[in-house]
Amino acid sequence: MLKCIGHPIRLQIIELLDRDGEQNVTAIYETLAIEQAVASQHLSLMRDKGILTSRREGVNVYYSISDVRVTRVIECIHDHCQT
Amino acid sequence: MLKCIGHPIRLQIIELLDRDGEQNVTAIYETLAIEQAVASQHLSLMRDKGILTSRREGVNVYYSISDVRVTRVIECIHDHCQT
DNA sequence: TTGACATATAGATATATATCTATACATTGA
DNA sequence: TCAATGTATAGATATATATCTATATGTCAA
Repeated sequence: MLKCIGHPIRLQIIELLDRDGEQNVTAIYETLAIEQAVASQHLSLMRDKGILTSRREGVNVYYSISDVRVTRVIECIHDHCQT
Repeated sequence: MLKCIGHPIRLQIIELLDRDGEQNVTAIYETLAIEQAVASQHLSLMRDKGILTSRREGVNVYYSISDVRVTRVIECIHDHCQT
């Protein structure tokens, strides 16, 4: 879990999902200005680890945080660890 | 910072230092049953990142956590993220 | 000043992880 | 059924990170 958070792109994805709630893949890779394939790979990696869940709605796949621990750690970082 | 925590050996080192306070290199590598060189490398890496500080006392070098954020994240994990 | 002990580092190699390009797959609407 | 759109994956390559072995460095006491 901490390994997931420890990667800059994955952290950005997690923060985005934590802040704005579930997002589809296009929204994620456009917001973060990364390649579609890169986004997709990190997303499925995190889904495989149980960090995220996905839900398909038609042609879109929406990802969201499924591991409460992640949310808590992120919130903790926001609360106590701002430079 | 999160990248440091995201490595199993480094996490163990941090937890050890958080729990038992400053330790010298020998204590660390013996407690964790790892090679001296491995311990030394991770320790100096974390010192370079500002996560740890070291203090030499004669022949021994004692390491401790210098970044409060690390302590806070670890405590947060202990408080909220136990399986 | 030499030997014993503690720690650090160099250099080689191994392993893991990330990224890129291209293409495949899935879904929907015309 | 086909084209358009969104998403996933394969395979090759690049890059980063970790580990190992050996050796260097630092400190002290005899």
